[in-house]
Formats: sequence, structure tokens, C-alpha cells
Amino acid sequence: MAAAAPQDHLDQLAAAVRAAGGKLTHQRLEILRELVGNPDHPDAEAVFRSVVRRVPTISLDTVYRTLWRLVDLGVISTLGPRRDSIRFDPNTAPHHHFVCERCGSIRDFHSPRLTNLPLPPEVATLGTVTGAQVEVRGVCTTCARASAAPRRRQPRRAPKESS
Amino acid sequence: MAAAAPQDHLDQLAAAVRAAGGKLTHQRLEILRELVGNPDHPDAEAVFRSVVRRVPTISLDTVYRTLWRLVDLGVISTLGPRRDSIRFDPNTAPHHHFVCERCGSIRDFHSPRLTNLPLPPEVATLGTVTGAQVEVRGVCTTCARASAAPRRRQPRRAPKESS
DNA sequence: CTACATGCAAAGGGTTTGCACGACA
DNA sequence: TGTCGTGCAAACCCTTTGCATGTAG
Repeated sequence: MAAAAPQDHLDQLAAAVRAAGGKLTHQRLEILRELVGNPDHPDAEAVFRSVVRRVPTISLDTVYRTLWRLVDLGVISTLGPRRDSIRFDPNTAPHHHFVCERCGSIRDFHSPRLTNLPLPPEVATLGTVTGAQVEVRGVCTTCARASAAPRRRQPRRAPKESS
Repeated sequence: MAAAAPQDHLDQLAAAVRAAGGKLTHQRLEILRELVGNPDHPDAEAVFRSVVRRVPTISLDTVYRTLWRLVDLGVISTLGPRRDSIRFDPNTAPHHHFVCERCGSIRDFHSPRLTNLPLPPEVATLGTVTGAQVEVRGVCTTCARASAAPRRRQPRRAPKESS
């Protein structure tokens, strides 16, 4: 499984990078650490904002490059459930997503039953299936708790009302 | 159901626009027609490319504005399954998606069983569920048939290899 | 006739790329 | 030490917005 102990997962990612002939730089290590330690699925900028605290000299484009490198290596994958920005998922094992409609956070959850979902015959007419995953929408516990504080991401860009 | 006869669906969308006090312009009608008639889920540019043939004077930003207007009206919804560009879905009824990993096309399919999917208790700890949908990945029949012609969308921008 | 929608073009913002320096192996 | 990675900054592309004109109702 890929979602083992954080440290193991980190080691696994690091090993994959090295196995591919990549170098394990300080920056990459911190980016990997961020991916593993963040249960949400951050986008490039979110990773950057977090990592830059520990590595003040890192630049946004390094984060982009590293993230895509990891995707090419197949050790992480991408998600594109919400508008703007791609999000990265360090979990390559079959799993499903819970998407918060308020804050946009995305959490993984597992379920063998859902993973081996019986698909309707109608699907066979569309093409050959290689996999399936469930996307659950709702309101995360954090947002529910702070129900007083409304939406946080939703707006497409910025309402831009004053001038 | 929302996925009735194309003409009915078109009328339904048109009615929704008018009900919201919007005007049914030539451009909007053609955009709606395109959405209803296209089983795939086109992004703004795809809609534009198709509509501009019938309405040569239409501009891309009108397509964007109209699409978002429709989303705000709640008569269509958005998808963001693949990198770059948001895609629009004129089907607001609960349904699922088949995503082709080769060409990126997306098709709907229905299944009451999947729509009322029993979710694992683990999900309850993440938050309150408002809905769920299944995303099936695979290779569509068109791509499978033309299996000689390889990937068509995947590359993020352009491989950029020579120099 | 009036309010809303359209086109045009420029602004805006996120993402990617070229080049020279710096760091891992 | 050599190769790969990083930073910086400019380039790119998609998307959005302001304004004057055209058009549905």
C-alpha cells in the first residue's frame, strides 16, 4: 500500500526519485515531505507556500518542475476536480476522494467495495475500462464546525466588486 | 429527467434562461444547441470552435460569459477532470462519467445503483455527504478502433524535445 | 424604447521555459 | 568534477473585464 506510515511513504517517494536517476535535493525533499504530510491535495502554489517557510530560497517554478517530474515518474498523480489549478496526489493506490464544496479541500478514503465497483453494461458500449473512482461531494467537518465562516474558495477568480 | 430528447433539453435550457430574465440571443441559442448536441463535454474553446462555424461573428469571450451564466443559473455544471480547461456539462441530473485516457473525451452514463452508492463509514468522519459520482477511466471505442493513432491530448503543453 | 448581451482589445494571473550558477553524487 | 537542479525573469496562454454598440423583449 502506498498510504503507509508517513516516513515510509516519504522514503518510498525518495527512493523512486533516486531510482530514476534524479537527485535528492533539499528542495525536493521538502516538497516530498509536504506532499506526504498534507492530507489535503495541494496545488503547486499551496505546496510552495508551505515549503517556502522551511526553504526560503525556493522558487515557485522549482515546485512546478518537481511536481511534474514526480508525475512523470509515476509516484504521484494529478487531480483536476475544481476550477483553477491542478492538484497533486501522492497516493497512487486505488482510492476515492471526498471533496469539500466549501473550502475545496480533498481527502482520500479507501473502500475495496467501491474500488471493485460493478459497472452497468452501458459502460461497455463507451469503451474499455481501466479503472474507476468515486468522487464524493459534501462539506468537510472543519467547514461544518466553522459554519459561521462561509465559502473560502468557490469564486472563480475574484468577485472583483469595488474599484 | 434532464437527458430527454435533444429538442426538449434545448427547450428546457432556453426556458431557464428566459425564466432568469436572460435574453435568448442567436449566440446563446447556438451555444445551448452545441451543449445539448455534443455528447462529449466541451470546454469553452471547443464550444467556440464549433459555434463559430454557424455564427462567424461570435467571440470567445461571449462563449465564456454565456457558459458561466448558465452555470450560475444552475442549468449546466462544470467538470474539471483533466488538466487545462474546465469542461461544461449540460446534464444536471445525477450521473457518472466515462473519461477516455487517450483523447480526453468524456461521456455520461447512468446507473441508479451507482447513484445510490453505499459509502463506507469512514466517509462520515470526513464530513457531510451531499452527493457522489463515479468517474470511470478507460479508452473510448473511437480511440480503441483507431488504436494506431496514439495519444492525442495527454501532453501538458508540448513535449518540447528538439532545440 | 430600455436593459441586457455582444465584440473588441487590453488586462490579469497562473504556468512554463532559457540561461547561467550552484549543489548532489 | 560532471551532471542535474535551481533561481530569476521573461514568455505564453487561457480567461476575464471595460466600454461602446447592437439587439431582444
